[in-house]
Amino acid sequence: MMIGRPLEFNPDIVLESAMQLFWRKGYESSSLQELLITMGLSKSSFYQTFKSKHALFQSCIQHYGKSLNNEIRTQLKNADSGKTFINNLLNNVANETSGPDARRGCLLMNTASEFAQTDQEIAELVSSSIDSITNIFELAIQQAQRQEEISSDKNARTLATYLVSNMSGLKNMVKAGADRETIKRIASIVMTALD
Amino acid sequence: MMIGRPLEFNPDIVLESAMQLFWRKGYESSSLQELLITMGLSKSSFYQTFKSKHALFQSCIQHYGKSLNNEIRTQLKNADSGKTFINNLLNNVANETSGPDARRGCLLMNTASEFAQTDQEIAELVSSSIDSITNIFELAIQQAQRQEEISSDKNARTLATYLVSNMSGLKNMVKAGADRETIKRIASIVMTALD
DNA sequence: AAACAAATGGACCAACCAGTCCATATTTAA
DNA sequence: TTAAATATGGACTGGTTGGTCCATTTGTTT
Repeated sequence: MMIGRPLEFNPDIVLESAMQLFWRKGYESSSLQELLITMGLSKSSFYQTFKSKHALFQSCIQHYGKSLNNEIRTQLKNADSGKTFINNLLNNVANETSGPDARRGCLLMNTASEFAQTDQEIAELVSSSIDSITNIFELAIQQAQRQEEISSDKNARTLATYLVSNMSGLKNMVKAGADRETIKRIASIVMTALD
Repeated sequence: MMIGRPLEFNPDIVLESAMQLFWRKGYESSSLQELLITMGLSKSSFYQTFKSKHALFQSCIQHYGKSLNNEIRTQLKNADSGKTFINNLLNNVANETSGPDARRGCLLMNTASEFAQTDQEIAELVSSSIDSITNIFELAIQQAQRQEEISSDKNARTLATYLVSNMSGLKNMVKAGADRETIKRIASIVMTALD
């Protein structure tokens, strides 16, 4: 058994809420003060548990990567076919044009855009997370090729990176102010490259 | 003639250098101190001429939009065909993976990503600039359709926004660490959607 | 009861932030 | 010479930044 007073908060839950803030506002614009409020921690408890703002951010990136990975894997598992999985993923970006969580983009790509290039550790976390997402896309495409929805002549890995690039592009278009219909129209063009 | 001591600096040139800094580091991360150094101005002269950091940024966005517009228009004019123009534009992103100006992305999209959604004035500048870039892409596609490089069945405006989305996506991939070859492979897939 | 671990709040830090003000000097045209 | 416009540097503001330190309290297990 553990000795001493137990933690009053769930580290995973407060990490999740910190991640939400970083996702909405980016790293620099999320001040320590805001983090403490959204996490519901005193400054003392914060530093005791998470060491620093930068270390917390790294944990958030990893947490985001794992969550996204699980979510997408589940969606692929539940999809009727590889192609409908991809189609749904692209078209769901259209739903991010409104609502409380609108125009947040993807935390990984946001981070790459904000300062990944200037921080080696962050860059590695980001690119390895993106890599594992690409792997799932590759699996989906291979599945679609087995189902003869996509020609087996095409390189699955290349198509997968093409999809990652387009997910990033679509989410950036949303951030730039594109509406639902525009996103859906682009998504349908994206799909034609898979024929 | 003008009365009084003339300006010792060229406003366009110092605006250009400020733009370069914002392009590399974003708005928040570019401190006033850094701006003054790169622009070669004293704090007093700066505020007399540019009013505020925020006003300067707006000017930079407009300057960037105009420059990009001119550059792309010239490229389209000098291109052999609409399709080679588009192909070159996509493939040139591969050159941004190395060199002194590597991984800067596009200032308009960077701004959209950083805080366009939280600033109405900036949001309008960004989206109107993107819109005029989309117009050029549309012209290129219409030209390609006249040259029978692209089927006239396809909607030129939709293809144009598809290309904007992909330019954004490719540049984001570069920021995330993608190499030359990956970018070129994606670009070739992007082109297949135009067939 | 003793030992241990966590919670808390406040004092404090140096550095930086954008921005204002001012007095003075310099350059130009009238 | 005078008036107008710019240049300059420094003093200064109030606020924020991430981060440290500490003394005290609270809760849990042995």
